[in-house]
Amino acid sequence: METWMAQPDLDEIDVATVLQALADPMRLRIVRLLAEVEESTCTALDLPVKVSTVSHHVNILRHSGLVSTRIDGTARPSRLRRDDLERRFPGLLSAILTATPPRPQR
Amino acid sequence: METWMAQPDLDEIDVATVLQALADPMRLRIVRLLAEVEESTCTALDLPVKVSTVSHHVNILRHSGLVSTRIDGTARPSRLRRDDLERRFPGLLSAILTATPPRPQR
DNA sequence: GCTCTATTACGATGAGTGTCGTAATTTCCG
DNA sequence: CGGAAATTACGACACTCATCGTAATAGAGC
Repeated sequence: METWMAQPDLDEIDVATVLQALADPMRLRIVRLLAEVEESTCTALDLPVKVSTVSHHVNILRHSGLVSTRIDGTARPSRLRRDDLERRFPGLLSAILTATPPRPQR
Repeated sequence: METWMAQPDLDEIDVATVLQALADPMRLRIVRLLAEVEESTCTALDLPVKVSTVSHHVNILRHSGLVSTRIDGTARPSRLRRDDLERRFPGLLSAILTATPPRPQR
């Protein structure tokens, strides 16, 4: 049986909180990574910050409602709540994930 | 003839910068207000912070590409760049503006 | 020119938070 | 049982930034 960590229900998710979570560059990077690999743990994500920091960010992402985390032994693999987010804020997450990089000014 | 303040071109707008701009509660509130009134100056927006702070927030919103500001005498009325944003990040702004408030947990 | 108003520029300050290092906890496996 | 690995809890620190008060600037109208 699969056990999951606590997370907000669909209608508890606040768009302001989601935007605050996505505002940090490292967390936006994590979200983009999870969109590719479907599921990953904190250590498996190869990021230029310490694992304790990654864990901190993933916690914020989960509390905001962006990711859900499964309990698998000592591992805590997380995944994007794509369907949930699409139902709660239609078009929001997909717009961010498909966004084109900006043309550098000057 | 209408004069406008400097603002980023469409393809210069960065989604990360936009998300950072929208992450602040007061700025999100300003964006929601501008979505209703179509155009407003800093003083006309009735907000619980000093006008100098509102001006600061509107500057950030303009530099991020969210609003454009017209020069009209001493006044600087700003408006949401709805069409531009819709073309740059389809669905993003509308998803935020139409978002339902969260059901309070507990 | 003078005054009033709108806006911004500037410096200061206090709160928030991203990051780290370390320790503690938990689970897996030999 | 004992060690290794994954995660998190905790405290500390530096830096960002939202907010304010004040002053400076600029235009409108008398």
